Amino acid sequence: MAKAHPSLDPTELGAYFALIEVSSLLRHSVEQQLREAGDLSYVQFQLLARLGDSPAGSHRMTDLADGVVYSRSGLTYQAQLLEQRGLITRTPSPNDERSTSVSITEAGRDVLTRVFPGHIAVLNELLFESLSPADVSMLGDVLGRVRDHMRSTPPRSAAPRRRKTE
Amino acid sequence: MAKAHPSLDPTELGAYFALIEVSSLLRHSVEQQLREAGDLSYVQFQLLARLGDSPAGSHRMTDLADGVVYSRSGLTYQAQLLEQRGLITRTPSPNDERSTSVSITEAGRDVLTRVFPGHIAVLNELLFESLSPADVSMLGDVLGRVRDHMRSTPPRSAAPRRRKTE
DNA sequence: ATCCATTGCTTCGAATCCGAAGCACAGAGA
DNA sequence: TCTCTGTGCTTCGGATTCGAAGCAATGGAT
Repeated sequence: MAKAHPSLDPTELGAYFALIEVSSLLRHSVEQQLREAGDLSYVQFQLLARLGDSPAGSHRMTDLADGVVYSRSGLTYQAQLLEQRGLITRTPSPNDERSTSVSITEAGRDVLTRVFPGHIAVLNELLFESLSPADVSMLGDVLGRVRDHMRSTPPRSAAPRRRKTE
Repeated sequence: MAKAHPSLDPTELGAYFALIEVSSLLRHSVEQQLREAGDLSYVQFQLLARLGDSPAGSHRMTDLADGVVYSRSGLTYQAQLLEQRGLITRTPSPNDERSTSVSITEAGRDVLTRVFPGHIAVLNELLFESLSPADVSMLGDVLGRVRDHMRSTPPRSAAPRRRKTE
Protein backbone atom coordinates (compact mmCIF):
# COMPACT_ATOMS: atom_id res chain seq x y z
CA MET A 1 0.00 0.00 0.00
CA ALA A 2 1.04 3.55 -0.61
CA LYS A 3 4.12 3.53 -2.75
CA ALA A 4 3.77 7.17 -3.67
CA HIS A 5 6.70 8.20 -1.51
CA PRO A 6 10.13 9.32 -2.56
CA SER A 7 10.75 5.81 -1.43
CA LEU A 8 13.81 3.70 -0.91
CA ASP A 9 14.28 0.73 -3.13
CA PRO A 10 13.41 -2.64 -1.60
CA THR A 11 17.04 -3.52 -1.03
CA GLU A 12 17.61 -0.43 1.04
CA LEU A 13 14.42 -0.98 2.96
CA GLY A 14 15.41 -4.53 3.69
CA ALA A 15 18.82 -3.53 4.96
CA TYR A 16 17.37 -0.83 7.15
CA PHE A 17 14.73 -3.03 8.69
CA ALA A 18 17.13 -5.87 9.24
CA LEU A 19 19.57 -3.51 10.94
CA ILE A 20 16.99 -2.18 13.34
CA GLU A 21 15.50 -5.55 14.04
CA VAL A 22 18.79 -7.29 14.64
CA SER A 23 20.07 -4.62 16.98
CA SER A 24 16.83 -4.62 18.93
CA LEU A 25 16.73 -8.36 19.34
CA LEU A 26 20.40 -8.55 20.17
CA ARG A 27 20.09 -5.83 22.72
CA HIS A 28 17.23 -7.58 24.41
CA SER A 29 19.03 -10.85 24.76
CA VAL A 30 22.23 -9.26 25.91
CA GLU A 31 20.39 -7.14 28.41
CA GLN A 32 18.83 -10.21 29.89
CA GLN A 33 22.10 -12.05 30.19
CA LEU A 34 23.79 -9.09 31.83
CA ARG A 35 20.98 -8.69 34.28
CA GLU A 36 21.16 -12.29 35.35
CA ALA A 37 24.91 -12.62 35.38
CA GLY A 38 25.85 -9.40 37.11
CA ASP A 39 22.73 -7.31 37.67
CA LEU A 40 23.87 -4.81 35.08
CA SER A 41 21.89 -2.88 32.52
CA TYR A 42 23.30 -2.70 29.04
CA VAL A 43 24.41 0.88 29.51
CA GLN A 44 26.12 0.04 32.76
CA PHE A 45 27.97 -2.75 31.06
CA GLN A 46 29.00 -0.51 28.21
CA LEU A 47 30.33 2.04 30.65
CA LEU A 48 32.33 -0.48 32.63
CA ALA A 49 33.64 -2.06 29.45
CA ARG A 50 34.80 1.25 28.12
CA LEU A 51 36.53 2.12 31.34
CA GLY A 52 38.09 -1.31 31.57
CA ASP A 53 39.41 -0.98 28.06
CA SER A 54 40.90 2.42 28.64
CA PRO A 55 44.65 2.40 29.38
CA ALA A 56 44.14 4.70 32.32
CA GLY A 57 40.93 3.04 33.39
CA SER A 58 39.20 6.39 33.45
CA HIS A 59 37.29 8.82 31.29
CA ARG A 60 35.45 12.09 31.48
CA MET A 61 31.69 11.97 31.85
CA THR A 62 31.05 13.67 28.55
CA ASP A 63 33.32 11.35 26.62
CA LEU A 64 31.57 8.38 28.13
CA ALA A 65 28.19 9.79 27.23
CA ASP A 66 29.22 10.41 23.66
CA GLY A 67 30.87 7.04 23.43
CA VAL A 68 27.83 5.04 24.36
CA VAL A 69 25.36 7.41 22.71
CA TYR A 70 23.58 8.45 25.82
CA SER A 71 22.19 11.62 27.34
CA ARG A 72 24.33 13.41 29.88
CA SER A 73 21.65 13.34 32.53
CA GLY A 74 21.15 9.68 31.91
CA LEU A 75 24.81 9.10 32.39
CA THR A 76 24.81 10.98 35.66
CA TYR A 77 22.05 8.72 36.88
CA GLN A 78 23.78 5.51 35.90
CA ALA A 79 27.09 6.72 37.26
CA GLN A 80 25.44 7.31 40.61
CA LEU A 81 24.18 3.76 40.66
CA LEU A 82 27.54 2.33 39.70
CA GLU A 83 29.29 4.46 42.26
CA GLN A 84 26.92 3.36 45.00
CA ARG A 85 27.74 -0.21 44.14
CA GLY A 86 31.42 0.59 44.31
CA LEU A 87 32.09 -0.34 40.71
CA ILE A 88 33.40 3.08 39.73
CA THR A 89 34.65 6.22 41.43
CA ARG A 90 34.07 9.81 40.46
CA THR A 91 36.61 12.50 41.23
CA PRO A 92 36.91 16.06 40.01
CA SER A 93 39.58 16.39 37.39
CA PRO A 94 42.79 18.13 38.54
CA ASN A 95 43.18 20.14 35.36
CA ASP A 96 39.63 21.24 34.91
CA GLU A 97 37.52 21.77 37.98
CA ARG A 98 34.33 21.37 35.99
CA SER A 99 35.08 17.98 34.70
CA THR A 100 34.58 14.68 36.48
CA SER A 101 36.95 11.81 36.01
CA VAL A 102 35.30 8.40 36.20
CA SER A 103 37.42 5.38 37.02
CA ILE A 104 36.68 1.71 37.26
CA THR A 105 37.44 -0.01 40.56
CA GLU A 106 38.69 -3.49 41.27
CA ALA A 107 35.17 -4.52 42.08
CA GLY A 108 34.12 -3.09 38.77
CA ARG A 109 36.67 -5.18 36.93
CA ASP A 110 35.53 -8.22 38.84
CA VAL A 111 31.96 -7.77 37.73
CA LEU A 112 33.18 -7.31 34.21
CA THR A 113 35.09 -10.56 34.17
CA ARG A 114 32.21 -12.36 35.80
CA VAL A 115 29.83 -11.16 33.15
CA PHE A 116 32.03 -11.40 30.10
CA PRO A 117 31.91 -15.10 29.23
CA GLY A 118 28.15 -15.17 29.13
CA HIS A 119 28.10 -12.01 27.12
CA ILE A 120 30.33 -13.49 24.49
CA ALA A 121 28.34 -16.69 24.51
CA VAL A 122 25.19 -14.78 23.65
CA LEU A 123 26.95 -12.95 20.84
CA ASN A 124 28.24 -16.16 19.40
CA GLU A 125 24.91 -17.88 19.63
CA LEU A 126 22.84 -15.09 18.25
CA LEU A 127 25.05 -13.02 16.05
CA PHE A 128 28.02 -14.96 14.79
CA GLU A 129 26.65 -18.44 14.52
CA SER A 130 24.96 -17.78 11.22
CA LEU A 131 27.83 -15.79 9.73
CA SER A 132 30.99 -16.77 7.95
CA PRO A 133 34.26 -15.03 8.82
CA ALA A 134 33.97 -13.17 5.54
CA ASP A 135 30.50 -11.99 6.51
CA VAL A 136 31.74 -10.74 9.83
CA SER A 137 34.61 -8.96 8.21
CA MET A 138 32.47 -7.24 5.66
CA LEU A 139 29.88 -6.34 8.27
CA GLY A 140 32.49 -4.66 10.41
CA ASP A 141 33.92 -2.90 7.42
CA VAL A 142 30.66 -1.57 6.07
CA LEU A 143 29.19 -0.60 9.42
CA GLY A 144 32.48 0.93 10.46
CA ARG A 145 32.32 3.17 7.46
CA VAL A 146 28.77 4.15 8.29
CA ARG A 147 29.71 4.89 11.87
CA ASP A 148 32.55 7.14 10.85
CA HIS A 149 30.28 8.95 8.48
CA MET A 150 27.66 9.46 11.15
CA ARG A 151 30.15 10.62 13.71
CA SER A 152 31.58 13.17 11.33
CA THR A 153 28.24 14.43 10.11
CA PRO A 154 27.04 17.61 11.80
CA PRO A 155 24.80 16.65 14.72
CA ARG A 156 21.78 18.33 13.22
CA SER A 157 20.98 16.25 10.24
CA ALA A 158 17.40 16.66 9.31
CA ALA A 159 16.62 20.01 7.80
CA PRO A 160 19.53 21.46 5.87
CA ARG A 161 17.39 23.77 3.85
CA ARG A 162 19.62 26.28 2.23
CA ARG A 163 20.14 29.27 4.32
CA LYS A 164 22.33 32.20 3.77
CA THR A 165 23.01 34.85 6.36
CA GLU A 166 19.34 35.29 6.29
CA MET B 1 43.56 -4.27 28.97
CA ALA B 2 42.46 -7.64 30.20
CA LYS B 3 42.54 -10.00 27.29
CA ALA B 4 42.21 -13.08 29.43
CA HIS B 5 38.65 -13.76 28.34
CA PRO B 6 37.31 -16.44 26.02
CA SER B 7 37.36 -13.43 23.80
CA LEU B 8 36.12 -12.67 20.36
CA ASP B 9 38.64 -11.93 17.69
CA PRO B 10 39.11 -8.26 16.83
CA THR B 11 37.09 -8.56 13.67
CA GLU B 12 34.10 -9.85 15.54
CA LEU B 13 34.46 -7.22 18.20
CA GLY B 14 34.65 -4.52 15.58
CA ALA B 15 31.54 -5.74 13.83
CA TYR B 16 29.63 -5.97 17.08
CA PHE B 17 30.58 -2.51 18.26
CA ALA B 18 29.91 -0.96 14.91
CA LEU B 19 26.50 -2.58 14.81
CA ILE B 20 25.50 -1.26 18.20
CA GLU B 21 26.91 2.15 17.60
CA VAL B 22 25.35 2.60 14.19
CA SER B 23 21.93 1.51 15.32
CA SER B 24 22.08 3.79 18.36
CA LEU B 25 23.14 6.82 16.39
CA LEU B 26 20.67 6.12 13.65
CA ARG B 27 17.87 5.68 16.09
CA HIS B 28 18.64 8.96 17.75
CA SER B 29 18.60 10.94 14.56
CA VAL B 30 15.49 9.29 13.28
CA GLU B 31 13.75 9.80 16.57
CA GLN B 32 14.49 13.47 16.40
CA GLN B 33 13.22 13.85 12.88
CA LEU B 34 10.02 12.00 13.69
CA ARG B 35 9.42 14.10 16.75
CA GLU B 36 9.77 17.30 14.81
CA ALA B 37 7.91 16.23 11.71
CA GLY B 38 4.95 14.49 13.28
CA ASP B 39 5.39 14.37 17.04
CA LEU B 40 5.94 10.64 16.92
CA SER B 41 8.28 8.48 18.90
CA TYR B 42 10.19 5.84 17.01
CA VAL B 43 7.99 3.08 18.32
CA GLN B 44 4.87 4.93 17.35
CA PHE B 45 6.22 5.36 13.88
CA GLN B 46 7.10 1.72 13.64
CA LEU B 47 3.62 0.76 14.70
CA LEU B 48 1.94 3.03 12.21
CA ALA B 49 4.29 1.92 9.47
CA ARG B 50 3.55 -1.71 10.13
CA LEU B 51 -0.16 -1.12 10.12
CA GLY B 52 0.07 0.99 7.00
CA ASP B 53 1.99 -1.73 5.24
CA SER B 54 -0.43 -4.45 6.18
CA PRO B 55 -2.94 -5.39 3.47
CA ALA B 56 -5.78 -5.20 5.94
CA GLY B 57 -4.36 -2.21 7.75
CA SER B 58 -4.69 -4.02 11.04
CA HIS B 59 -2.89 -6.39 13.38
CA ARG B 60 -3.24 -8.03 16.74
CA MET B 61 -1.52 -6.38 19.68
CA THR B 62 0.76 -9.30 20.32
CA ASP B 63 1.90 -9.49 16.73
CA LEU B 64 2.69 -5.81 16.75
CA ALA B 65 4.65 -6.15 19.95
CA ASP B 66 6.68 -9.02 18.59
CA GLY B 67 7.18 -7.26 15.30
CA VAL B 68 8.73 -4.15 16.74
CA VAL B 69 10.48 -5.96 19.60
CA TYR B 70 8.62 -4.32 22.40
CA SER B 71 7.05 -5.30 25.67
CA ARG B 72 3.31 -5.94 25.71
CA SER B 73 2.67 -3.41 28.43
CA GLY B 74 4.71 -0.87 26.56
CA LEU B 75 2.65 -1.50 23.49
CA THR B 76 -0.58 -1.02 25.42
CA TYR B 77 0.73 2.33 26.58
CA GLN B 78 1.74 3.51 23.12
CA ALA B 79 -1.47 2.22 21.60
CA GLN B 80 -3.43 4.30 24.09
CA LEU B 81 -1.57 7.40 23.04
CA LEU B 82 -2.05 6.71 19.37
CA GLU B 83 -5.71 5.98 19.89
CA GLN B 84 -6.22 9.21 21.80
CA ARG B 85 -4.73 11.06 18.88
CA GLY B 86 -7.05 9.25 16.54
CA LEU B 87 -4.27 7.63 14.55
CA ILE B 88 -5.39 4.09 15.26
CA THR B 89 -8.47 2.29 16.52
CA ARG B 90 -8.69 -0.72 18.78
CA THR B 91 -11.55 -3.15 18.55
CA PRO B 92 -12.02 -6.57 20.06
CA SER B 93 -11.52 -9.28 17.53
CA PRO B 94 -14.69 -11.02 16.33
CA ASN B 95 -13.15 -14.50 16.37
CA ASP B 96 -11.37 -14.27 19.64
CA GLU B 97 -12.83 -12.17 22.39
CA ARG B 98 -9.48 -11.85 24.12
CA SER B 99 -7.64 -10.40 21.23
CA THR B 100 -7.60 -6.76 20.18
CA SER B 101 -7.43 -5.76 16.57
CA VAL B 102 -5.52 -2.55 15.93
CA SER B 103 -6.20 -0.59 12.75
CA ILE B 104 -4.70 2.52 11.29
CA THR B 105 -7.05 5.40 10.55
CA GLU B 106 -7.04 7.92 7.74
CA ALA B 107 -5.48 10.41 10.10
CA GLY B 108 -2.86 7.84 10.89
CA ARG B 109 -2.02 7.42 7.25
CA ASP B 110 -1.83 11.15 6.86
CA VAL B 111 0.71 11.48 9.60
CA LEU B 112 2.66 8.68 8.02
CA THR B 113 2.84 10.37 4.65
CA ARG B 114 3.71 13.67 6.27
CA VAL B 115 6.59 12.12 8.13
CA PHE B 116 7.91 9.78 5.50
CA PRO B 117 9.94 12.05 3.24
CA GLY B 118 12.01 13.39 6.09
CA HIS B 119 12.49 9.92 7.44
CA ILE B 120 13.89 8.72 4.18
CA ALA B 121 16.04 11.80 3.90
CA VAL B 122 17.66 11.01 7.22
CA LEU B 123 18.29 7.44 6.18
CA ASN B 124 19.88 8.51 2.94
CA GLU B 125 22.05 11.09 4.60
CA LEU B 126 23.20 8.99 7.48
CA LEU B 127 23.03 5.41 6.39
CA PHE B 128 23.15 5.06 2.64
CA GLU B 129 25.31 7.96 1.62
CA SER B 130 28.52 6.19 2.46
CA LEU B 131 27.49 2.85 0.99
CA SER B 132 27.56 1.42 -2.50
CA PRO B 133 24.55 -0.50 -3.80
CA ALA B 134 26.59 -3.65 -3.39
CA ASP B 135 27.25 -2.76 0.24
CA VAL B 136 23.58 -2.23 0.87
CA SER B 137 22.72 -5.48 -0.76
CA MET B 138 25.23 -7.44 1.27
CA LEU B 139 24.22 -5.71 4.43
CA GLY B 140 20.61 -6.61 3.90
CA ASP B 141 21.52 -10.15 3.04
CA VAL B 142 23.80 -10.76 6.00
CA LEU B 143 21.64 -9.01 8.56
CA GLY B 144 18.58 -10.69 7.16
CA ARG B 145 20.18 -14.02 7.79
CA VAL B 146 21.03 -13.02 11.34
CA ARG B 147 17.52 -11.84 11.96
CA ASP B 148 16.02 -15.08 10.76
CA HIS B 149 18.39 -16.99 12.96
CA MET B 150 17.50 -14.90 15.99
CA ARG B 151 13.80 -15.18 15.35
CA SER B 152 13.98 -18.92 15.06
CA THR B 153 16.17 -19.37 18.10
CA PRO B 154 14.22 -20.25 21.25
CA PRO B 155 13.39 -17.01 23.08
CA ARG B 156 15.38 -18.08 26.08
CA SER B 157 18.85 -18.39 24.74
CA ALA B 158 21.13 -18.51 27.69
CA ALA B 159 20.06 -21.18 30.09
CA PRO B 160 18.07 -24.04 28.64
CA ARG B 161 18.72 -26.22 31.64
CA ARG B 162 16.62 -29.30 31.68
CA ARG B 163 13.72 -29.18 33.99
CA LYS B 164 11.30 -31.83 34.98
CA THR B 165 8.20 -31.35 37.04
CA GLU B 166 10.24 -29.68 39.73
C1' DA C 1 40.75 43.06 35.79
C1' DT C 2 36.15 42.21 34.11
C1' DC C 3 32.84 40.46 31.18
C1' DC C 4 30.63 36.74 28.80
C1' DA C 5 30.00 33.00 25.84
C1' DT C 6 31.20 28.08 26.37
C1' DT C 7 31.76 23.87 28.52
C1' DG C 8 30.93 20.08 32.05
C1' DC C 9 28.00 18.25 35.01
C1' DT C 10 23.89 17.82 37.97
C1' DT C 11 19.04 18.51 39.34
C1' DC C 12 14.35 18.57 38.20
C1' DG C 13 9.95 17.15 36.23
C1' DA C 14 7.60 14.60 33.05
C1' DA C 15 7.41 10.87 29.86
C1' DT C 16 8.42 6.22 28.85
C1' DC C 17 9.50 1.69 29.77
C1' DC C 18 9.44 -3.00 31.66
C1' DG C 19 8.04 -7.17 34.53
C1' DA C 20 4.80 -9.02 37.68
C1' DA C 21 0.24 -9.56 38.80
C1' DG C 22 -4.49 -9.63 37.43
C1' DC C 23 -8.58 -10.39 34.48
C1' DA C 24 -11.16 -12.52 30.85
C1' DC C 25 -11.66 -15.70 27.27
C1' DA C 26 -10.28 -20.16 24.71
C1' DG C 27 -9.47 -24.78 23.97
C1' DA C 28 -8.51 -28.96 25.52
C1' DG C 29 -9.53 -33.16 28.46
C1' DA C 30 -12.24 -35.82 31.95
C1' DT D 1 -20.52 -30.00 31.57
C1' DC D 2 -16.71 -28.62 34.34
C1' DT D 3 -12.32 -28.01 35.25
C1' DC D 4 -7.47 -26.69 34.04
C1' DT D 5 -3.97 -24.81 31.44
C1' DG D 6 -2.72 -21.42 28.15
C1' DT D 7 -3.28 -17.08 25.68
C1' DG D 8 -4.17 -11.94 25.05
C1' DC D 9 -4.30 -7.82 26.98
C1' DT D 10 -4.28 -4.33 30.65
C1' DT D 11 -3.09 -2.35 35.17
C1' DC D 12 0.18 -1.33 38.53
C1' DG D 13 4.51 0.14 40.65
C1' DG D 14 8.99 1.21 40.17
C1' DA D 15 13.00 2.14 37.40
C1' DT D 16 14.95 4.52 33.62
C1' DT D 17 15.14 8.04 30.32
C1' DC D 18 15.46 12.61 28.30
C1' DG D 19 15.46 17.75 27.74
C1' DA D 20 15.37 22.05 30.01
C1' DA D 21 17.07 24.70 33.52
C1' DG D 22 20.63 25.62 36.86
C1' DC D 23 25.34 26.00 38.75
C1' DA D 24 30.26 26.28 38.54
C1' DA D 25 34.54 26.78 36.19
C1' DT D 26 37.09 28.08 31.85
C1' DG D 27 39.14 30.79 28.30
C1' DG D 28 39.12 34.34 25.65
C1' DA D 29 37.93 39.24 24.60
C1' DT D 30 37.70 43.91 25.98
